[in-house]
Amino acid sequence: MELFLQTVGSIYDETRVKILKFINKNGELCVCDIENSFEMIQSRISRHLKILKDGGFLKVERRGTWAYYSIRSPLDEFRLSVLKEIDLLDIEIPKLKKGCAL
Amino acid sequence: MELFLQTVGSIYDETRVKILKFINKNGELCVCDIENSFEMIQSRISRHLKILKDGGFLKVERRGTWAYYSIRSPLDEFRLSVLKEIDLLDIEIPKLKKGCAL
DNA sequence: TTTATATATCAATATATCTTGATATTTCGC
DNA sequence: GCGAAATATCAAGATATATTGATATATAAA
Repeated sequence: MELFLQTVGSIYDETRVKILKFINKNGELCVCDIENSFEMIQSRISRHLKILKDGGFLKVERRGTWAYYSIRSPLDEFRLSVLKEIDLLDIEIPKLKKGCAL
Repeated sequence: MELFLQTVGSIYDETRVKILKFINKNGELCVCDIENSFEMIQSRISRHLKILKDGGFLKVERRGTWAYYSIRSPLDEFRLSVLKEIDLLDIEIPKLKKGCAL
C-alpha cells in the first residue's frame, strides 16, 4: 500500500506531471536543463525529480557534476499506463532550453 | 490536467484505495454497509465515496433512502489499470458486514 | 404531519505537502 | 587546496486535505 501511495502521490502534482511528460518527450535531461526550461528555482525542480524517482518513474545517473534524469526502464504495466495517460493529456509543456553554464 | 489530478487525487488515500478495492470485490454496496464493514463514521465514508465518484471510479444510484455505490462502467483504460493495480495490492480489506437497520 | 433511518454537507482542527530562500554536498579545474 | 558550478537538503511559512462532530436533507412509515 505504502509503495502504491508513493507512486500515486508522485504524480499528484501539476508540476511533476509536466516534468514527467517533458522528460518522456525529450529523453535524458540534467537538472539545470529542466530548471531552465520550466523557469523554476533549482530546489523546487530537484525536489520534484526526487519524488518522481522515488515514485519509480525516473532514474538518475550522475556524470561529473551533472545529474541526468530519464524515464526508468523497464517500467511495470501500471506506471506505463500512467505515462501513456500523461502523454495523452492536452497540456502545455515548455520548450527545451539547455541551461547549464558549462 | 485538472481532471487527471482529480482522478489521481481520488486514489491518493489509503482509505479510498481500500474502499475501491472493497467495492470492486463485493459489487454494489450502500453507504451503511461500507460504514459498518470499515467501522468508520458515516461522514467519513460518505466523503470518500463522493471523492471516488468525482474521480470517475464510482457511480451512485439512489433507491429509497439508500445510496448504492458501484464501479462505474465502462471505465476508460487508465482507470481500469488503476483498478487492476489496486486489485493486485496485498492489503487487508474488511469482511462485508451489512449495516443498514432496515 | 411526525418520527426514524440513511446520506450529505459544513465548520473546526489536525496533518501533510508545496514553495522559497538559505545552506550543505559534490565534482571539476586552476 | 581553493573557488565555481551543479545538485541536494533543510527550515519556515503557505496551502491543501483528512478527520471528527454537528447539522442539514431526503425518504419512508406510522
